[in-house]
Amino acid sequence: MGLAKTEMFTDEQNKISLFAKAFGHPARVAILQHLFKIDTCICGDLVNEIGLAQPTISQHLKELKNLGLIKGNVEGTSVCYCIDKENWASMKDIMTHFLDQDISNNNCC
Amino acid sequence: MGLAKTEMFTDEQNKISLFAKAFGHPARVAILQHLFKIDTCICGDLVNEIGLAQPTISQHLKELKNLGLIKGNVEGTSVCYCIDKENWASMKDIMTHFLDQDISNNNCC
DNA sequence: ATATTATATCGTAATATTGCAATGAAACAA
DNA sequence: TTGTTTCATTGCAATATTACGATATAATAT
Repeated sequence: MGLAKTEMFTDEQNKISLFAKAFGHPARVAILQHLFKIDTCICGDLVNEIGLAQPTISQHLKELKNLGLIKGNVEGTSVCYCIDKENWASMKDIMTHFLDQDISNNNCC
Repeated sequence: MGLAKTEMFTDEQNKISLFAKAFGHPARVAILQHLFKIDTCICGDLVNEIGLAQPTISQHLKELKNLGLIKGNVEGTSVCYCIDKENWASMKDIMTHFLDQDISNNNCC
């Protein structure tokens, strides 16, 4: 089937998996890292930076934008992308809460 | 193609995306949360806890085990699963480093 | 030995993801 | 207007993921 039955999981579980899926491809990780690194809007040059064709990059950017992790501003013929700080922060809260779970004192394994 | 060209990305980027992919399905998120919650080995009852068929759960467990995030000990006819604390911690370091990136003072968007 | 229980594996169908050539659209330049 | 540049969209092929019935395996019980 290949279909995740979202209705059988909690909202939190579905949210976590949606964000995680966005980070589940190295190209999208690379795009986000680059956006953080240059610390400013980026107009173009992502295609040169990452070694994938322009339509492919465009598609990855669209996914990140749909999730709200980045935003794009049209600037003449080009589009400037950058991290959506607010949404990134709330995503980070959710993911950190998941990752920070800890086991105290079981020793059965 | 549907094939991630791992050779064009850094080790870190590939690692992050592999871990993220593991969290990219709500069933695996639910499995991990349950393992944390009960704070002990779990023998069975995962199939009852999550609403998926036994072969499906078994397949998800295998993926998590292959990544090293959980371990399974055979105990009679059943298998006891639990979080691999050490590997979870090092995964958490990598993911946290990625999520904690921050932009200081750009205001172009 | 035979049955039972718990889990893994195989095989396969349904669906999703990835990548890119070709093409479209929008802003600008000459 | 006619190009040029930049990015988005379409269409499609290749591959990956998900789900589960059927079956296998392995330990234990009777």
